[in-house]
Amino acid sequence: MTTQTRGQETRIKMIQTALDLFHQQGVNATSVDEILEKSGTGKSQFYHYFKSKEGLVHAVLEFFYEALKTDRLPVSHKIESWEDLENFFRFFLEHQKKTGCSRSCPIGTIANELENSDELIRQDIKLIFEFTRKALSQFFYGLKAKGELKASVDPDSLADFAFSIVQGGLLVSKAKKDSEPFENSVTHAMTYLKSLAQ
Amino acid sequence: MTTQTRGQETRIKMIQTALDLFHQQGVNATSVDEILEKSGTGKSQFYHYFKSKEGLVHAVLEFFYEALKTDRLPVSHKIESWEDLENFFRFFLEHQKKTGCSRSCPIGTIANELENSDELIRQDIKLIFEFTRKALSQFFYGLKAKGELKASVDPDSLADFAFSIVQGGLLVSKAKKDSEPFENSVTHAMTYLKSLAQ
Amino acid sequence: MTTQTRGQETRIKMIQTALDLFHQQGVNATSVDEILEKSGTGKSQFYHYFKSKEGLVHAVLEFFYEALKTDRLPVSHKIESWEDLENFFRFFLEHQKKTGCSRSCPIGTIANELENSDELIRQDIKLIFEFTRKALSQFFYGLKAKGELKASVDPDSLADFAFSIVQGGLLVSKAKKDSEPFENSVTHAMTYLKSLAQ
Amino acid sequence: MTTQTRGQETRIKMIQTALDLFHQQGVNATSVDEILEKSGTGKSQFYHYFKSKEGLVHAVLEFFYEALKTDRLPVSHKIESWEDLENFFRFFLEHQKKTGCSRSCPIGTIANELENSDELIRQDIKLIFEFTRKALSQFFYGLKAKGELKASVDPDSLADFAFSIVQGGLLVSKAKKDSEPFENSVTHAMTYLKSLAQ
DNA sequence: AATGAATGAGGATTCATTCAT
DNA sequence: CATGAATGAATCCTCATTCAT
Repeated sequence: MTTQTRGQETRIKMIQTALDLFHQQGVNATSVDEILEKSGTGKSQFYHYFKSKEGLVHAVLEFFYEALKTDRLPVSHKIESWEDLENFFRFFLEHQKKTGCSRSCPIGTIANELENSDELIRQDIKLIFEFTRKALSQFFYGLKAKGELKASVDPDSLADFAFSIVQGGLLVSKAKKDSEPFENSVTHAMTYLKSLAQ
Repeated sequence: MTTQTRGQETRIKMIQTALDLFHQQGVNATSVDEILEKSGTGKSQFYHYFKSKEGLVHAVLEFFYEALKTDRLPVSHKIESWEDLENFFRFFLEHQKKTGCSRSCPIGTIANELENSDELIRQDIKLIFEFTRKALSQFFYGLKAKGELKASVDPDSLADFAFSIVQGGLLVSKAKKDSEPFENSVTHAMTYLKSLAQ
Repeated sequence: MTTQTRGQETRIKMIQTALDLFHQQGVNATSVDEILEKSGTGKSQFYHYFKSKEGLVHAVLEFFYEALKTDRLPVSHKIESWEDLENFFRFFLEHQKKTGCSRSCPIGTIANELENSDELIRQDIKLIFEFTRKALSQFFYGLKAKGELKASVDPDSLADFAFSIVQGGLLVSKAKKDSEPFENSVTHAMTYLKSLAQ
Repeated sequence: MTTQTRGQETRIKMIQTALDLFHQQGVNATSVDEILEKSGTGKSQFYHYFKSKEGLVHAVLEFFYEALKTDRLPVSHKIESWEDLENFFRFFLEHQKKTGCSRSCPIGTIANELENSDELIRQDIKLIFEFTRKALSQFFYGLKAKGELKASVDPDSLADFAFSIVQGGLLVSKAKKDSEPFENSVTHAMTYLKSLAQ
């Protein structure tokens, strides 16, 4: 194995460790030292690969975005049928149930800590949020094209609606450590969306 | 003015300052020193009134809950008509527009930083979330009692749905610095809810 | 009850609480706040009765000295027979056994923290140490007067010897949480002292 | 010089500075900042080398133990003759005279501040105390083997006795700023011990 | 590319003490 | 005699980052 490859592995390990810790406890509550320790990397490896902590956050989001685009995330963003949509919602719901509602959306968590000034990070987050929103809107556009959606509704706005339900549901279920509110939200959202079919 | 009154004023000033800073940048990103400086209080007054930073977070949530219960918050939680419900949603939406989507829900922000172990804080947050949920569910229960809601729907689950939309909408609008997704979500939510009336 | 009496009671409660805490954890490790809390007295009562923390240490030692002089301490300093001497040693030994060797001499503990500059406190400690030393030396002087002690030995130096054994034994038993070294020391000391009788 | 070597030097400098300050004024009265300042090391080097202040105390005791085991302490623990024993006692006595009785035993000082809960530190102290006790008891065992000690006496208990005299003598001489009580104690102790020879 | 020592500002918290009522 | 608010220096400790090898 080449030196460079080994280097990349170190880098990726740090990113994955950071992503997990950020998801768990947020960016501010996670110190560089903690990431280093959990990833088993030495102190200054960090500043070899990232120019700062913010640089790492950027790299983490970039890494996540890449995984999202190449469909390497546990939840499929290929939504082509009502069943796919249902599965999309249910994935998050089941995940919360399995993990005892201990976390919310990894990206939403980072977004929450966003300060008004972090434009760079915001762009990364927007990219990710947009990707998911697009995955949803494309499904509704598709329906519309096939004449299976009421003519009056805007596919993009439906995607916003669905995405808000996911983000809100994840946050509330984490806060309450109870998946029921999320489940109820998803159920109503699906009922509504299906009511727009024709 | 008595000593005690002055003390309480100092305490409340610290709480309000903290609430604002927590809302703006989160709990972890807000240092005790910053709160002290902005509230114009001396260094160790803090530990005279609160036993720790976590104690302050608790006091802040308690303060918020008290304001909520006594209807001293800018958004009315007396929801007795469809118009009230619309206003409830619109309040958050308008607020985001006015403030350039620079923040999300103050309580949601704190909830997002919650670690699995912060049981005390979680209880405070649950109390607040439950209060709002109840304000919503009571409206739906009222409708049902009057026979103005489809018999099959559960008022509590509708409250969960509405609440998720608000939390999700606030978070997404902050992340994107764009109120449109929130607006779309609210519009669809209202459309759905009204469709359940009879 | 007069106001003054009540005041004195408050003062004494603080002193006794302080003595116990100093004994347990030393002067430096005991904060004024801790004393106040455990004695149930308000914040500024303290500075009403004592001009500073050092002033309290002084008062504590004074209080202890008074108790010592008036024979109100659990260990009798009236040493008039070999049996009394044995009992004197055994008292400390039994005390260590009963309390699991959790502390050493209360005054020795304070003496240990003494800095070179604390002349005031040192005088208080010397007074107490001298009192005990005198109680011991008087016994030996008495023996000598009765012709029951070898003529060559100096009663004062015997008192120093006996006192060192107590202080050393208490310290070592606390450090090791084991009373055996103390017991052995006492046994040898008694054997030696008795060997000087005639 | 390698980075690691430099690091070790810094670490040892901190330990030695701390040992001296602890000896002088105790652990609680010595702040981390003071150690840093006197050892000329930067603020956070401390936590690079020790995980906490307690960690430093542990390191100091470990360092002392190592010096003790390798005979790098000013007082020889090789006790093979009555003269060696006399010198052992006299070393401490002379030291007190030279230094104006300004301190007591460095380890005893730390032991005195020990709280019931500091099990880790207690273990370190026990190791050191045991080492010295063993140095003493081995001399008495040796005598016994050569038939130069009364058959009835237990060498271990003699070591306890001798060690108590040292600890007690050091503490009392510091408290009184007077070496005489210590001298008297040592003289009697030696007289007693020699009386057991045959 | 990698190591770990060094930096120094800033974190939360506690301290002894004083002031106003 | 009593209350508790106020002070600010000092405590231990963690942080993100840089430097020397």
